[in-house]
Amino acid sequence: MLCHDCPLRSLAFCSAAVADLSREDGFVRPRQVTARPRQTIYRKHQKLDDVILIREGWAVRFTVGTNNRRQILSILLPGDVISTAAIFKNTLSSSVQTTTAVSYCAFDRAELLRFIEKRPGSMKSITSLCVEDRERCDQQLIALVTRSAEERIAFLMLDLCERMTARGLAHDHEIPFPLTQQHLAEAVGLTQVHVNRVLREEDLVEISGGMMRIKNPAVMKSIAQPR
Amino acid sequence: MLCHDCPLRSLAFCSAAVADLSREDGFVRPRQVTARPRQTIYRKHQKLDDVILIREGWAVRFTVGTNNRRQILSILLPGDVISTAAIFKNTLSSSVQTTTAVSYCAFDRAELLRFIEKRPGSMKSITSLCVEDRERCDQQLIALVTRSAEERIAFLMLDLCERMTARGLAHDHEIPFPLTQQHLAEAVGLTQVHVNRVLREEDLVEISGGMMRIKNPAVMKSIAQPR
DNA sequence: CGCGCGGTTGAAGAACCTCAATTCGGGTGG
DNA sequence: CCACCCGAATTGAGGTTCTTCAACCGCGCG
Repeated sequence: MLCHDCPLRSLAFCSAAVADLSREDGFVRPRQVTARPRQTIYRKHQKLDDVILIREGWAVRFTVGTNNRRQILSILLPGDVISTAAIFKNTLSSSVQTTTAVSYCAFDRAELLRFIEKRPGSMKSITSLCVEDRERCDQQLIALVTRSAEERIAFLMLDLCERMTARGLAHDHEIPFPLTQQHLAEAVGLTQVHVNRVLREEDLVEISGGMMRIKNPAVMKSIAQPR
Repeated sequence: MLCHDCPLRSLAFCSAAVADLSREDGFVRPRQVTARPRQTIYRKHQKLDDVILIREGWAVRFTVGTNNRRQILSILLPGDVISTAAIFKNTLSSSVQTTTAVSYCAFDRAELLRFIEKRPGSMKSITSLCVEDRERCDQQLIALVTRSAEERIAFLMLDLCERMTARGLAHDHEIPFPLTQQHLAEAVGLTQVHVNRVLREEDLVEISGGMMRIKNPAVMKSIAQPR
């Protein structure tokens, strides 16, 4: 698939990297790669000369500490760059593992940066992307550090739902959902057992057949309350 | 005080913003401001046309959630930009309060960005600064979400000590220390009471007379273990 | 059919919180 | 110089939240 056919081309990163395709003044053509489910596609400290964008499928960015505990830092959906820091830096500080089968685009970083530097508008898009990502990280820290199990889980579910919806991949608070309870636990910093109990006791969400549905969006928002 | 006298001028942000002062091709001259101790100098959502750099004293960047709980997102030391996101964006997503008396520099953002865009080297310095900040945020999240009270506190203390030392403001694992146990608690996501108990029971650190000393740096590092 | 992964449930314990009372230290007014 | 005062630190008791360990269930797949 080429960029001008790609459903993601209006998203922040692509629109910056690809510029105006109707003109011929060049754009950064990515390599296209696919990966199987549950495959570790990049490892912490790995050198990486490309900027990676998820095109289809889900993946997680994570680290595993000396206590052998894994923390999922972000859940990567179609349209996400696996690490905004990696746009400017050639080594990863976290690992990436696919959840489902994934296809992704690899943009040559040097070429991309050259392309962007010439275009103030593109640079602005990219810095905005980085700023949003930075602020999301603060929000996530606040949610995971100051809030209860129920609130953390609500925060995560709502975030996933909103991001999928924004990309046109879901409607009516129902999204495809390939994550296990273990994934959820590692994302919100709890044990799988406790995640299970909370999901069961508070009846906020229905997970079945590879789909997740938020039962009462209004209640959900009031529990997750971002601000 | 002018930039060419400033002890901070070799730090990442200043060296990028101020460029080579021996030449006369201009640099961004900051306004100089001072604030009293325990003063809230910026509030969340406030519009802000300057990029702020702490020159002297300590401050904290924080938010207070709907549960009325305050989370300190970063402890700002001399040489720190209060928010790297605010280099590119004109509204703050967190508040800033001084701890001690503080003097800081305010660089006009528009002027700064114009200056930087002309200089690839400066832009590189600034993006590096943002990348480091982004990765620090991930590290902080991991520390606060996956680790015990003792480990979180060790992580914070060691981080402060290393940052102060890197700026030439401390030696021998002993630093000026204006924070209360309440500050520590809000930074690591615990209660003041629990921070007190941990400080007392594990005897890692000596705090007295406005100074903090790490008793056994090797042990401290093994507890805080960054990776 | 059996195997294995993911989900479910129970019981006991560890880590941390809440509330509340007391002490400490350093600054201030008499 | 001393008595007082106030914010910060300290300590205790009891409760809540989450973890740990362990067993079991259910379902899809070879």
